[in-house]
Amino acid sequence: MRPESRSMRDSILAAAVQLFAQYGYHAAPLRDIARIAGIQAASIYHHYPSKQALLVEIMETHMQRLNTSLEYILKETDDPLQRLHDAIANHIRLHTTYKAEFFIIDTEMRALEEEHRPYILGLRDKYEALLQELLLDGMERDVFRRSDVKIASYAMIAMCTEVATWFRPDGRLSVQQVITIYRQFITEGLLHTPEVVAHMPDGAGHLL
Amino acid sequence: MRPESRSMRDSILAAAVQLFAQYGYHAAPLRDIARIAGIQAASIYHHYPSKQALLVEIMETHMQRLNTSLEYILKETDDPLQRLHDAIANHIRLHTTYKAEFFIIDTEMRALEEEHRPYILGLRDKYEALLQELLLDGMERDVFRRSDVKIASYAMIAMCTEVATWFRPDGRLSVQQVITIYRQFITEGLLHTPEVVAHMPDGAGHLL
DNA sequence: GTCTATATGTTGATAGAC
DNA sequence: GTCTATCAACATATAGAC
Repeated sequence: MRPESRSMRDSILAAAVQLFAQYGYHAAPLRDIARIAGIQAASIYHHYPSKQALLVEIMETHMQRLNTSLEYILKETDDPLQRLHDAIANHIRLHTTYKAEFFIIDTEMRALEEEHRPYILGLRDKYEALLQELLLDGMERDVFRRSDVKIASYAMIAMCTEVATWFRPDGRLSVQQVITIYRQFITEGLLHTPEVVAHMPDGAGHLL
Repeated sequence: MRPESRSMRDSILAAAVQLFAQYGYHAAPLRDIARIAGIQAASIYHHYPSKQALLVEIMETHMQRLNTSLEYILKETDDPLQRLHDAIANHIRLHTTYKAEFFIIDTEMRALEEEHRPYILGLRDKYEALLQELLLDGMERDVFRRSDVKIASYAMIAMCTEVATWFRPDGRLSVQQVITIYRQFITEGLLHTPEVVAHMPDGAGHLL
């Protein structure tokens, strides 16, 4: 593919990302996507067969990016806590770097036509399975508390994904600060750790 | 308002809830909403001034329901941990009871026209402020670990809200079980708490 | 590769009879 | 309060010139 056509293909996709994230898939007219890309609406069909194809490509690319990176972490690292730390950092880094793309994945699943939904849902299920593998391994090796693996994975994914909704690069916290705060929340929770409380005159009764 | 008209008004709203949740606001045609309610599309305009009015009423009603219930908890309870437990249970109970309505609130904010968005966003901000008040009070009284209050509230809301996405009344877990699991995850995190492990002969992980 | 022109269908909303 | 009939606008997608 020649450079010029590749560049226009990317411009169209970038415009779609912007408008799908801003207004939603159905509320984003092809004409507006074309206008931002600098061409006429009809010209989009030289690069993509349909509006739906834009949505599928956005979701596919970034779900695969997420899966590939988590697979790499599981392959390269053995220690459960290190794996968890890396997985949290990886999830939040990708969701802040590709904020709009992951916001679309998070909110426009319903806009997928029946033909493509199973494939994209499969990629999402794959990510959940990888994270559940990480959590289960950590529980079996007594690093993590034994609890419901599915719920734990849902909770982690939900809280780390939502960062894409509110994070601003010029905001109060850096990506690294957000990662550090989420890591502590996920591993230790909101309460003081028991030994700290237990060493106090009273208050141990609040533990369980 | 007479019973018959009130009933049709409710039927229309119920149909809108179903289709907005299933297909999204923009992808749900008024004609389909009317068909489910058992009337013609034009007849909807006797009960509601616009499609947008349906969305606003759904969001307003349930955000107020959420706020009122959390305000009641803060008024009636003083102990920070009890307040947190009650807030988690309340959030999850409402999000499973009014699953479709809260799913709409969570995914269709972008579909609000400029005229109504500030009001609904204000209700959402109010809920966040109430939860942050609960968390800050608990930190100042040394029941909760001192951490970033805003992030903690975002994380809690995100994970408890997403229950509305996957929960099934006939699924593996009851609402009460889900509440119990989320409470432990939020208060204690994923890691073993050293103290508990130390005091138990073996298998502290078998607590549940 | 991009354009203009247009096909084809659907949408939210209105008018006015009953 | 509900209907039928219809409007005006907008959507995605296609045809064919350049």
